[in-house]
Parts: sequence; C-alpha cells; structure tokens
Amino acid sequence: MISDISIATDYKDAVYGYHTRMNVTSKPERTRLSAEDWELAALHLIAEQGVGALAVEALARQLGVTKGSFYWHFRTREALLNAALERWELYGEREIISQIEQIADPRKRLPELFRRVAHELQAHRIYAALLKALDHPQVVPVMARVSQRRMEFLTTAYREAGLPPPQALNRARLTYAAYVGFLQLNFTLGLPRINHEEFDAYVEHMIATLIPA
Amino acid sequence: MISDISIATDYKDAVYGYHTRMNVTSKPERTRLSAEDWELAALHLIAEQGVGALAVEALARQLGVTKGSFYWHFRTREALLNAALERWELYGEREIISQIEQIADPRKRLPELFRRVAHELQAHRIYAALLKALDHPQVVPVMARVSQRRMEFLTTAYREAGLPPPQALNRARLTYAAYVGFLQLNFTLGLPRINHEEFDAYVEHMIATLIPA
DNA sequence: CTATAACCATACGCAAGAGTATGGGTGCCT
DNA sequence: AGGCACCCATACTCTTGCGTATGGTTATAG
Repeated sequence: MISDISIATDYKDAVYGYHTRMNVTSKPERTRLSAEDWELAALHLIAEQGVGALAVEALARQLGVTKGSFYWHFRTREALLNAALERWELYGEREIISQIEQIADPRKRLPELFRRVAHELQAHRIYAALLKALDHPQVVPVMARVSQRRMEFLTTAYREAGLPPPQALNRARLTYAAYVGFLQLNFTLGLPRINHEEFDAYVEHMIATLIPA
Repeated sequence: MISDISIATDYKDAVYGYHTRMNVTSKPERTRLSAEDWELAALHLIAEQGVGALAVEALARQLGVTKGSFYWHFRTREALLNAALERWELYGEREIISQIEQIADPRKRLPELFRRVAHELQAHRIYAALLKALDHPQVVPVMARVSQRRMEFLTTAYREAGLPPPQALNRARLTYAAYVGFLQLNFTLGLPRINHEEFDAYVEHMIATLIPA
C-alpha cells in the first residue's frame, strides 16, 4: 500500500517535477488531494495495469483515501478517465516531436527519432496500454488524434528525407505500425526477452531498412 | 412471476435470436449443445468484442440457453477460455504456414505470404483481439507460443531469401512488429480508413521495402 | 419400455464495483 | 469568532456476473 503511494509520487515527480507527499515509511500523511492528483494516479495505474483496472475504490486505496473523496472531485468514473486522457494528450506528448523538429538536417532527424524513442520506451507505456483499450469508446478519439499527428509528422519527415510523397506516406505507415507492434510484443507479451546490445542492433537494422540513404 | 419470465424470454428470442451457430436458422434451434459449440461461440465473441466481453450469461443468451447448460460442460469461465484458446492454437492456425511452405522458390514465398495475409485479414481478428488481452495471464502463454512459431518461420524465410542470419532475425522482428501494429491500427482504431487500391499499394510498398531483392 | 446418462432451466447465494446520502472535519476569510 | 467552501469518511443501495443447488426434460442403450 505505502509503496504504491510512493510509486505514484515518483511518477508525479517524473512528469511534473514537484513533490507533495514524502511519506514512504511513516503514517499515511493526510494531505488533501486535488483532481489533478487523481488524474495522475489514474494514468499511472493505466500504464501499469491497463484501462480495465481503473477502479475508483482501488485508486482511493492507493491514494490513502476513500470513495468519498473521489466523488467530490469527479462526477463519475468516466469523467476521471476522460480527464486523465485529456491530460495525457495535452502534456504527455509534445516533447519528443518538438525536440526532433529542431534538428537542422532533415536526413538526421529520422535516425535520431528512432534512437530516442527506442531509449525512452518507458514513456510509451501509457500509449501501449491505451492501444489495448481501443474497445472503450472513450479512448478511441484520443488515440485517433494522437496517432494521426504522429503519422503526419513521420510522413513529412520521410518526404524531407527524400522520398516522393506517396512512398513517404506508405513508409510512415510501415514505420508506425512497426512501432506499435513492437510496443505490444514487448511490454505485454515478453517475447524472447531481447537483451540490450541485441536491441540496439535491432534499432540500427530498422534505421538501415526503413530510412532511405 | 412466471408470466413475467416467459415474456422476457420471448423478448430475448426476438432480439438475440440471431445466428447462434454456423447454421443461421430462426428460432426453433433447440438442438442440444456440446462443449465444442461453446468454445466456437466463445472464439466468435472474442473476435467481435474482445476477451473482456466473454461472459457466460451473455454467451448463453446468444446460444439460446441458460447458464445451467454452460456449467454442465465447463467447470468455470476460465475453463472455457482455456479450451477456446487451445482450440484456436490447434486448429485456427497452421493453414497459411503450411501453404506457404509448399512454394518451391524461397524468394517467392515472402511476397506471397505478405499478399495472402493482407487479403485474409479477417482471419486475424482473433489474434488482434488476443493481442489486446495480454494482461490476462491465461492468454500470454498461448500468444507467446504462436508468435514465437511465426517469428521462427519468418526468420528462416528471410534466411532462405538470402539474408545473413543476424539480419534475417532482425528483419523478421521488424516484419512481425509491422504486422501486429497494422492489426491494431486498423481493426480497433479505424485510422484514416484506407481504401482498397491504396491498401494494395501499401502492401507492395511493404514487399519492396522489407524483402531483399 | 424403462433406466441411466446427458443436457438444460430455475432460483438461489455471493462478491465486486459504481454511485448516493449524509455528516464530520479543516482551512481560510472576514 | 464564526461562517463558508472545500475535502473526506461511513454507510448504505443497485447492478452485474460468477458459481451452486436442485429438479426437470430428452435421448438412447439394453
């Protein structure tokens, strides 16, 4: 229980860099919660156990409170999910794309993108979890928008790297499908448990195969 | 009381009385069921609505019976899931791989494999559904075995097509990830709704990009 | 033709989880 | 000092879905 809380706190720190609860060993530290706290905890739980595991009483236990708190901040469970998804779409994305866009040489963007994504896979856990929750009607539009944006980014990157428009689009499709499939096959399914240097070799193979010289 | 129940039953027949089995007839379907019937219906439901929607009472309604029937054939809900998964692993696979293996020229196998898979996507709905259910501990080993077999098949195919072993393995990983990702992005998420000739162009692009000349 | 096994219906019990009602506590503002 | 907004706990209700108990029906072997 207490370790769960500390995990949630660590997550918040990792994302937003502030610290509200520093208990771990001592008492439950009765700090009051905000809607944001619930949303962040929800995202954390989704990343760990999937959307299906998002239950309000379970979340309340993790946060050291009861349902009474939750239903003051949110009208329903769906409201929490929507708020969490919206937060993820707004703040949980952006960084990488804007970083890559500032690389001068278009030819160097794609390899760099591949390598960065490959080395920050942990940040894509939520995306992987949402991918498996596409039967929930609430997540579909969010995922559609996010995936669409990423696809467009990839497409223009391939065009700038020299591919003619139609091929650039198909190459982007292929690349993005490979990304999505990789997330599935590694987070959830643990496949042959690829090790570190072998993984790097795989990434370089991807670069050599998918990116035009 | 009893009249209420009978009314509810009539209503059920009128609404849920659709294709309970392969043979699509109307109501007087009062044939007795076997365990196999339940397993097939379960697989069908999984393909349509995912593993999470596999509920015994819902299945019973679809088959035109009640729970009483189910718990004669199976000890528990998990038992049904396991039986259905086992059936799928045994009978729902094999065909394509064995077909492809009988193509003489190794260089022609991979393009042919790609095209066939692309044109029989419907057969991969269950695989796509199970992919999203990897948090259920029951499906993990099944998917691990199936994916492992397919990966090995792809790897040897790439070797026979001329790639040196380490590259063949990585290319197989890339290919299979692209396959998995494509399933996700198309069945569940409906992305930009790709049309027919554009899809064919995408498949050919995949072949040109992934298969060595 | 009847006895047994196979199959199914009905009516329960039980647990989990969403949502509600209501009251208590805590901080801040005036 | 008192009041109001904010936050949370407790104790319910209601629904869903799994599993059980028990008895009824249909098929089939002998």
